[in-house]
Amino acid sequence: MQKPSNARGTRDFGPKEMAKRTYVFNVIKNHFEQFGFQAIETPAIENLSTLTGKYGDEGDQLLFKILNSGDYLSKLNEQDFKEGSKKFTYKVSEKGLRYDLTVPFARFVSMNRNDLAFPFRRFQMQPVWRADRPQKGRYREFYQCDADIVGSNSLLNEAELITLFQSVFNSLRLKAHLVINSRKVLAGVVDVLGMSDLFVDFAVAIDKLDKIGWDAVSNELVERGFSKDHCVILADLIVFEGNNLAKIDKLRQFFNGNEQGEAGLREIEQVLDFISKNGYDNSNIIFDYRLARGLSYYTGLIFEGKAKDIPFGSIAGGGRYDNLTSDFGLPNMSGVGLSFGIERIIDVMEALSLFPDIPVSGSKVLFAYFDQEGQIQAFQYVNELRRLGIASEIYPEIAKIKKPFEFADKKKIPFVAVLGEQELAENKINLKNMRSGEQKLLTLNELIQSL
RNA sequence: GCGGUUGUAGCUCACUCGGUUAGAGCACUGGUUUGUGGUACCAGGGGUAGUGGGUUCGAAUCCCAUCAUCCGCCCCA
Repeated sequence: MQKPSNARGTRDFGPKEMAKRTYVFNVIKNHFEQFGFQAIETPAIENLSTLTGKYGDEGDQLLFKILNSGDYLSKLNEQDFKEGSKKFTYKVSEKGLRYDLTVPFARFVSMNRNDLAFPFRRFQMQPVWRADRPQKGRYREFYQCDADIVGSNSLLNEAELITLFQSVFNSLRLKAHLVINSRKVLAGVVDVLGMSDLFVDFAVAIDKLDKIGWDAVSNELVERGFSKDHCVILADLIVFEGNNLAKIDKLRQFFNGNEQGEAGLREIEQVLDFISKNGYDNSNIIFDYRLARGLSYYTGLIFEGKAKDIPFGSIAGGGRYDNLTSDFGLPNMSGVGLSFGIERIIDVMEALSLFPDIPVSGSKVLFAYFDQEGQIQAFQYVNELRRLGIASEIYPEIAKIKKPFEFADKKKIPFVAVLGEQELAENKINLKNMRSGEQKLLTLNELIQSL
């Protein structure tokens, strides 16, 4: 016998956890649908060629690869072996588990381009897998919930996703704010400094601002090729605090006509303008030109949602990408997406006790009896109730009456219906309210009424 | 990939300096109660101390390795 355990970084979800997870999933799903997004699913397994090269070298390392079936060594020779595990891997593995939902979606759009109505709004809630080292809030198998709108450049889509963010977190009663920025603003900043070549380095470093502070970030910038003078100029921007409009003004002066930067600011302004009419309190939408975001495929607006009352990393993220599908032979397909970090949302809601009371068992009543006669009668009754839409179950064994009571108590089933000699003789049912302890002798019809 | 933490019953944990039969709470099983759960009382089952090696008369305890875990870094959402 072996000691049972989960594979590293994976979790089981018991009925209690599932009740909470399903609750959050359903809320998000309802909002997706309300906004006109359509569900799709894609396979867990993709061709490795679809996945590799999309997430950078680091990402390729974190892909779970599936060993080819059959005698996967038969076509290999010693030379292949000597080339090292990196190349060797791709000779014995042609499939892998998806790493996110965006790349499979891009493949999907490219393959179905002629059948989809553009602009296409899709949502997808499925697990993804990463061979990462697990830590707090970080798993090897976890769900992503993505909503994307592709085939439209309109900034109204950005405004729609921000509104979606508002409505989802309103429903969950989770206080969150959404930080927005534009890649073009960031590009404008490095452009003004004359350092456009180091855009990616700039983004990677500035992204850590929250975590490690400006001093450490400026050190990193210098390490990555920026001068101390650059940092002095940047420091002026970094320390500036103000509302959205003040920040836009500040940057406008800084850009002094720089084209990219200006374009970014106009995007921000227009989106803020749109959402001011969406009927939500938008004081939690914050323009922050210090927001970067790791993913390299974003080209326009970027978002990042965070919980207000608790530091927990980001609970939503997304942005505009201009070339989603060009890797799959469909150029110029622009889209914008928002991903809800559902695992973290659940963790945050748990930590803040935001879950409403969710019944673990759906059953309203459990039938109990003493002998075979009662068992048969109970089986009849329970199915009658089910036909009427009353979720109910029957204790399957003839046992001490204590057993079904303990069972109902454990499962928090609110009523137990007892069928004993007396009840059967009178054609009645003894219904016990497990919470109050109250017990009544009822006919089947009376029982149905009282449930 | 790097650094650290922890690993004892199903779960949460205790066991003084290395010393006899490794304990507790919760959970589980049975009973007090053969027509009643959630409270109480009584009794009971359950352990290769992660795994492998070493030191020692003697190891849960010390050392080494290995696996797992959690935390941090890199990275990522």
